[in-house]
Amino acid sequence: MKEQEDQSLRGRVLQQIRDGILSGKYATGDELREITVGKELGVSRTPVREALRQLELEGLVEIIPNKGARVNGITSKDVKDIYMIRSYLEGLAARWATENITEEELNELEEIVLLSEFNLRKEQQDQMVLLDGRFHALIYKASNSRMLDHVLVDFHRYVKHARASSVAEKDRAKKSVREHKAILEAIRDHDADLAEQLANEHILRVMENLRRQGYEEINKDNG
Amino acid sequence: MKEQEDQSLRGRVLQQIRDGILSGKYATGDELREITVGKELGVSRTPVREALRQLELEGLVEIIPNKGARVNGITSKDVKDIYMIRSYLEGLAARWATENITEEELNELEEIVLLSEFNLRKEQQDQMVLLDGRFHALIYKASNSRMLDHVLVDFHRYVKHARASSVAEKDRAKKSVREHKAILEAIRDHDADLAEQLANEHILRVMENLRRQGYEEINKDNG
DNA sequence: ACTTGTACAGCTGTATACAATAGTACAAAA
DNA sequence: TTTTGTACTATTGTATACAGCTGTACAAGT
Repeated sequence: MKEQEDQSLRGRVLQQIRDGILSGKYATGDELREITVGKELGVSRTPVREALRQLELEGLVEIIPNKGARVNGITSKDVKDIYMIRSYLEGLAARWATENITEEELNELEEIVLLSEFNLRKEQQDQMVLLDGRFHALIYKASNSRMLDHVLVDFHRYVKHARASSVAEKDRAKKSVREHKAILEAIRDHDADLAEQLANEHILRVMENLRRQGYEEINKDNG
Repeated sequence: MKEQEDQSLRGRVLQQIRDGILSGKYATGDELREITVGKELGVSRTPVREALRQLELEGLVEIIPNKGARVNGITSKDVKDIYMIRSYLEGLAARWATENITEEELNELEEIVLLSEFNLRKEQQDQMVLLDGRFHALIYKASNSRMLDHVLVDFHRYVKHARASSVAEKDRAKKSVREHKAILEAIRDHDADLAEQLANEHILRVMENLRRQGYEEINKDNG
């Protein structure tokens, strides 16, 4: 799916509008005209319409029939809720990953953690964000559940901006890698209960860190 | 959103295709041609395209660029996974509902439980399905979390067919109402821990019941 | 027989045309 | 002044036209 979002025109339009909303370029309450947005992106109404309809399903815009699309951005409460929901579901994902992970996936997970530790020293923050994303995405995949993967990927996308600011903090990044390592070890030891608990706590800690640094700022336009 | 699905042409098309997939009319692997589907429903390509793009986001179809839309039905494993995911999230929903429910919502919840007990005696099974749906939907809403509500409503829709067969079983329906009542009481008593635990167990029991009666049959076309 | 090239048919991707609807400005009447 | 009716404009809803891609059938060459 992600791949298609990159190559097709509609996919690019979807991503750009979504990013526009998540980054605050389009603020909550803004009305998105099909023609206007189309001109902005250099395309006609059709791809824009399709993208807006998809964003409606995601909840990022509200479509009022015969009227238009209204931006329904993400508030700071939404972000907080998502982290809490994720703390539950990442626990389940870690549990299922423990039960279903393949040798190959386990190796990849180890590689990611190693790379993270390496980058930690070099303070490559953008790399850290990427590796953090890959770690979680791989656990979702290893859970071997389309449904769980689907919902977690969606949520992950929503909090993309919040996430970037969290990992950027060096102190938090260090702890985060340590937590990832512990989760990895629990998975490798086939200790599903522990993996679930660790993953659960990991997200709660990220959330706590976000709260401390005041995630309101990130979404000041929407919240 | 639901309202708009009913009134707009695109919304109706979306619902019809989705129902077609969930009911097994369109089986996994089927290719949905825009023109063909359009003719079936008496509309042009445009609304069909928009609906298919939305279903892609839901994961019910896979869109292969320049090729078409392939049905990606729900397997029995998906249903099982959804119930497990829901058991986690309904617990959270009940917890948050306990903390945020309004007097009005509490009254409505009580009314639903009362009606359920009444219908139980009259053995009105379709009414029971409706009331069960309303009970859960109301808890989602009372949780006062857009995000949680959104994801749970989506999942609920996915397992619609499995749900109908579960509540249809009289014995299970009786127990289900009893469990709903217990959850309601925990919410009324502001006992969030208990509400969470009860809601969690409630879904697990529904799942267990589904397993016993062999939910494979319901999705024989897809699983 | 097998491979390769080519034309064709069918479908999607995108743009645009036309219809329907909703909001607005403004004038006429009370 | 307020209300109401009306015409107009802007925007969406739907259909369709056209371009581009993909897979296939079939023939030509090896």
